[in-house]
Amino acid sequence: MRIATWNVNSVKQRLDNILAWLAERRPEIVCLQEIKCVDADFPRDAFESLGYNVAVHGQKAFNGVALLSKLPFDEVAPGLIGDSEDIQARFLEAQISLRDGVVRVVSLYLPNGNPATTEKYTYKLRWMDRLFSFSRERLKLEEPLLLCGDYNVIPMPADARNPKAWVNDALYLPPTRERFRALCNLGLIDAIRAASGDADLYSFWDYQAGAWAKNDGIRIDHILLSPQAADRMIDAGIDRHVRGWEKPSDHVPVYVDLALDAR
DNA sequence: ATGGCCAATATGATTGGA
Repeated sequence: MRIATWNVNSVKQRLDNILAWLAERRPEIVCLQEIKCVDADFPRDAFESLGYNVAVHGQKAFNGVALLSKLPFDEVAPGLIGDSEDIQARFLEAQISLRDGVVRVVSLYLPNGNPATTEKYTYKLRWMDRLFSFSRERLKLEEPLLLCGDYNVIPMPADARNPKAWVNDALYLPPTRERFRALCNLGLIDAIRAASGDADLYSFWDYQAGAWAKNDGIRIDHILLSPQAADRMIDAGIDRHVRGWEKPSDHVPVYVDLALDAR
């Protein structure tokens, strides 16, 4: 079973690219971020006609996450625990039944947090603390769990072509990386790092300054696996070639293949 | 010179992204 995540930077602008990539990779489950539309404007029909079930947690203009699944959803729940005042659409959780048990998948869009001297950064850090609490609870279920999305976190120097350029950035500051490590230390496994020791494993290249041409990338889109999922991992990878397509997102898809049987 | 872009919005300038 292939499960993927992709920050598409507007689902409407990216529909042709998304359909081309789905035909190429044929994932069973897809987590989308930055759909940048309300639920009613999501191009649901385009995905349903390919056999996907669709779940959307959108909002006007910014943010917005979604899930596509060839298997039906048992349950879908928008929103991250821990702040009932938070109205930003950044989190969507689903449970899906398999032949033997379930798989639980989250599509998440962690706040950017820049500039780091503002309340945007404190919101990011609080959001990470909430994600930690959520994960600690869900791990108690001892199920295959995948936390997939745009984390806006560069975990290590090796995850940036030019780490020195990011030292004052909300994606890389010590409190950000400390929280990402704390999350992993609950027992979650970074699928890409578990699958490959290659250098240059990036998932984002800025539109500006010729970043793609210079391979000036960062790895900020992650799939974290519970032990029950990691034990079933076959492979994981990053579809960097998609960044070279016409009218690309600034992020590319990240995927994992798990030995989990459909019903 | 440390910049160069892209998407959405009661839109032609501003905001947000990373």
